[in-house]
Amino acid sequence: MGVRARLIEVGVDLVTREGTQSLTLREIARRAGVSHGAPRHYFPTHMALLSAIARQGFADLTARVTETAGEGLADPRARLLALGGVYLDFALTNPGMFELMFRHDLLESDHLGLREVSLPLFGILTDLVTRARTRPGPAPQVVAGALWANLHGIAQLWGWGSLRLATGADDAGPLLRAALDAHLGPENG
Amino acid sequence: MGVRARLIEVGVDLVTREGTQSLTLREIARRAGVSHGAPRHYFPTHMALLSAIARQGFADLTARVTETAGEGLADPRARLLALGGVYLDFALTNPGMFELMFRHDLLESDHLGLREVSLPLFGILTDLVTRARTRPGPAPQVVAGALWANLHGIAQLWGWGSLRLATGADDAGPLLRAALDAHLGPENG
DNA sequence: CAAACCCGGTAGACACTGTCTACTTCCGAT
DNA sequence: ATCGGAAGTAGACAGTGTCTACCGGGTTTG
Repeated sequence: MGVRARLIEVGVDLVTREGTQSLTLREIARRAGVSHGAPRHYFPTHMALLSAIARQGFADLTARVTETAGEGLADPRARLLALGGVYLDFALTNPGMFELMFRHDLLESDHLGLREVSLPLFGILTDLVTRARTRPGPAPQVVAGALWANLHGIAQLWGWGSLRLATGADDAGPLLRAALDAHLGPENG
Repeated sequence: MGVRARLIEVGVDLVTREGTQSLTLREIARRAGVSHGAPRHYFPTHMALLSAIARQGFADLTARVTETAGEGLADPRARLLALGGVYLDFALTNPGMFELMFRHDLLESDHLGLREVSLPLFGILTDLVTRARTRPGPAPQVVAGALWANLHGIAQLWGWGSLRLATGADDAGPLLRAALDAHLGPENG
């Protein structure tokens, strides 16, 4: 395996195990077994390396979500529930990677997992929402955007501890179901 | 004004103007006109100073929200719309402060804007939700939690650019309205 | 009244960071 | 066979957070 690939791999490993704090250029280089100057031959700057690591995270999340969204022929609502579960699970079991992925101060502003990852994911979401909702409402893109934001907010605030404290629940399931019911309409419409 | 207060003030100014990156201990000390060792007499560590600055941000947000939520006798739904607008406006016009407030890696884990700020805010939100919703549903705490998460997610993702790109809208108003309608039920219930 | 003490602050050392700049080494093309 | 550039090393540089030694004055204490 080339040095470039190993740098990314080490970074992914490091951020999932020890969080964003540990992602210093020199530490990644050390663990990859190269000098601190070597990464510069593959990534012009520290941010570029972090962006590559985050991109790997986006690819991982995308893979899990598309896999979940595409499997079987279950009704769209069930798929959305599974998709939301995957999103939350990713955020809560890999908090370091999740944080990195949305830390725009660490990432190149045009790196962007955005066009290559967010938009496809958003397309899947929009499609499922269109088919799953049981009452009329705003444009599907708006509903899908609001729902995605809801998922993301739950992941963020739950990881932060606020929601556990405020709602008294001990997992985020009820919040996820409440969000889906809210944005899609009653279950048996 | 004492040195301690000036350090916090300078920090608030700096983060709102130049973002979290600029909040180094030494830079804050420089702008406050003291040596880099001085802050240590008031804050045992850099994180403690940042926590104090974030606390100021929470106080500011709380003040705006409670002011908005309490004014006049308009119906609860209108207040919630105004409250959401304040939250989004705060996040989008002070992105640096908003980011700092939710960067748990920079803040002491028990600093916590949590008990002193989030919970009161959450109480207000729960109360308004209880009175504003037009259909039955989960416990008010759960609805309020999901709605707060939705607000927070919209603020986060909008600031990140994803939602503007995905929904095609050019402000977050439609998303806010969609979230409120979703969690509270149809407007004229 | 003098002496001890601590509070608020300075200045410098230390290890660490990201970036930059030589300096090697080595392989492939002319 | 030679040249050139890619890949990697090593060191310098400014900047960071923390730690320690030091200093000046009040206040308390003997």
